[in-house]
Amino acid sequence: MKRVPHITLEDIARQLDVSRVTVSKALRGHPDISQEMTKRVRKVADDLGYSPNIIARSLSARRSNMIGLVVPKIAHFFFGAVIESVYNTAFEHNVETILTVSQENAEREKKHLQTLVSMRVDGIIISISQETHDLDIFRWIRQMGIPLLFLDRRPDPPLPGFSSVLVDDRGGTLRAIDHAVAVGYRKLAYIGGGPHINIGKERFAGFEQALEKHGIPLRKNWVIRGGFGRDDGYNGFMQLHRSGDLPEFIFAVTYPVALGVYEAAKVLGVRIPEDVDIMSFGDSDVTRFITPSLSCVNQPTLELGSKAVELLLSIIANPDSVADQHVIVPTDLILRETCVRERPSRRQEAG
Amino acid sequence: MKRVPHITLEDIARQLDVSRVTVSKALRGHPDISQEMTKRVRKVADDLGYSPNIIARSLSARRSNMIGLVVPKIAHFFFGAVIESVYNTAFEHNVETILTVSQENAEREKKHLQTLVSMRVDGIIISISQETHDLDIFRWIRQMGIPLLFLDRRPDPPLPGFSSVLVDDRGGTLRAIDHAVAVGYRKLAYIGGGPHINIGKERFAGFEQALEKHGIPLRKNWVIRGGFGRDDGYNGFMQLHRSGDLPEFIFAVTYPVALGVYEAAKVLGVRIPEDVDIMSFGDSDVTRFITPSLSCVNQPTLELGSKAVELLLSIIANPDSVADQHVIVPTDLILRETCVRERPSRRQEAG
DNA sequence: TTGAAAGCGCTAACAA
DNA sequence: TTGTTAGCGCTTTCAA
Repeated sequence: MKRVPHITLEDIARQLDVSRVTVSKALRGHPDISQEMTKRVRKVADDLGYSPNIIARSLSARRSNMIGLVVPKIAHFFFGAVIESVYNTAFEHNVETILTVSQENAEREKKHLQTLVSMRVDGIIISISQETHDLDIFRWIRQMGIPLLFLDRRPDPPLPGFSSVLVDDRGGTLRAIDHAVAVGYRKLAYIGGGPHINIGKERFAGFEQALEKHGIPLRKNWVIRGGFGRDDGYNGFMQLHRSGDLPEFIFAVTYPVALGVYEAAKVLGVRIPEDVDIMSFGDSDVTRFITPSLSCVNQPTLELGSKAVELLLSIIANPDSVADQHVIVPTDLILRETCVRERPSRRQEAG
Repeated sequence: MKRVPHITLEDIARQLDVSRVTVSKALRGHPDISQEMTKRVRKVADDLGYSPNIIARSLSARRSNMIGLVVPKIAHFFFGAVIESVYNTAFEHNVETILTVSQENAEREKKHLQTLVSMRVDGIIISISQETHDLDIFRWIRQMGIPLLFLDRRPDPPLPGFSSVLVDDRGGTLRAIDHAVAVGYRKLAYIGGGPHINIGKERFAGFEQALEKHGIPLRKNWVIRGGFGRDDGYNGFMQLHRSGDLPEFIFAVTYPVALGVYEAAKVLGVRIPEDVDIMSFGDSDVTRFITPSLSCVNQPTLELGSKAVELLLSIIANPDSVADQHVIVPTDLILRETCVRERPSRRQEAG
């Protein structure tokens, strides 16, 4: 493969006998340059197969037109959809998205953040890993003057100096439990991750609040605080089952947790929804196709991604806006074959 | 937010009263510099919170340590897994991956490729969109001297001058059909995308080859060539059903196509696997959880990603290697609740 | 073992 | 309307 040196502004300029600056301006449609000249420059650029070197442009302009995106996972319905939305929105604004994946690993997350800073992205959107505890890196980034905002997952308690775009975790859970109670359940369990991250804290808070509202006492052994993955659901249900005292209904903090519950239930011969009913926070394509299809709290991924990009770009454009902004996006309830009134067999027995 | 100018080599150099070059070398662990000095430089860099500007580095070094990745979709099990593997492998090699998503749109794909060239990535890995017909962009990229390789999906006929990492589409399909025949089926249908892309052509070729091998004539109205998505499966099955002549078994070119078939079957009251049995090319998490769980040809995503990155890096390191390389990764059969011997109810009737 | 000089390709400020 | 000058922050010779 012959290594043809790339065409540069210089090459185009020489061919037209003008200066690089003229070419640079013409190519960017700068009003300084005449229609006539602009057209000629564009023509030559095309003919030569010119491709602007955005590395050089970034260095010179001190602005990369790139934003960084850090997510914990990629092969996950929610994050897949959010990433897509971020990409699409950024694309519309002529901004490139640099995606990095932490794999729920705090060390790796930190490394990625350093890389993004090194790449001089104009801003960063992050959904932190389950394990992120050390927050110094965020302070360092703030000190570097790079806008960063949290999307969906952020440290709890929140870090001052950072905006965020969040899901209404508490309200969504509250509505789900309201529904479960309306269906007739009184023995409610919760399986989900810890409180050092907002989604763990808020979703559980919604659960607690709902119980209180309905005058249902919280049973400690029906609250399993693990992580947010399938294993956690599986193990959580096993633990619930071992205790010999199964609840009527389980709220799973994420859909992978719910899938883990399905798996464990199958292994144990416990029927869903007849023996134990279930809902989850978070939709996916699996939940639609599984039997019984899973009712859940749906997070508006499209809106999350676009809001995040737009907020970030506005902060980039105006870095001196004083106050942190916190956008909270509402959820909706998707009812499928679990947790529905219309299958009241056991409910009648239970009274 | 105060805009603190980033720390540069110059700042570190001044503080130590040495030159930028010394600092640059020390930071990169260049053997020119003494242990002692290296240590001192590193210390100051740390204290100052130095973050190397890789934009500047790339410009100067004429090498970005970035590779571009172009995929048609991201919220798709196969691509999600492949992306993850590419990222992980690149990460191990200290290479950053720039992901772009074409959304199965040829225009967008072209734009992304131009952007990647503009970013001066060291190489590109691409899985082309269903609609990619104009191949000039690839020739242009080759002319620019940027190594590009096709992963899983490539134009058919193949473009000379490009290496590829592919799945054994033909062999995998062949084995699947062998299995279906062994289970007892003779009335076999195929639903899948067109032949201008290798996965469409090769998988169908495997289907044809299998039929021929078993002396089963190919029935034109049992071959539906549409696209690769859920809609195509849905519509395909509807079409099959309308013809009033249902096959015993359907081979779906991808798992979304299979899901579409499930949906259509449900709508029509056709039972899977009792009335029509099915397998697909490509696994996913949905196929495991759906009822009945779907038997399929599994593509080794991990291996695909890592092989692709490694091959690309080797081409980058040695751009003058003459011959195109084509790695073909084998598949395996995953048997679940569809297309199994152990549910022979209808088979016995059918003789 | 260290440093001076030159340049990567581009843009912004200021002249002409 | 076009061009000149001066970098952006870094690396790569090559000389000291």
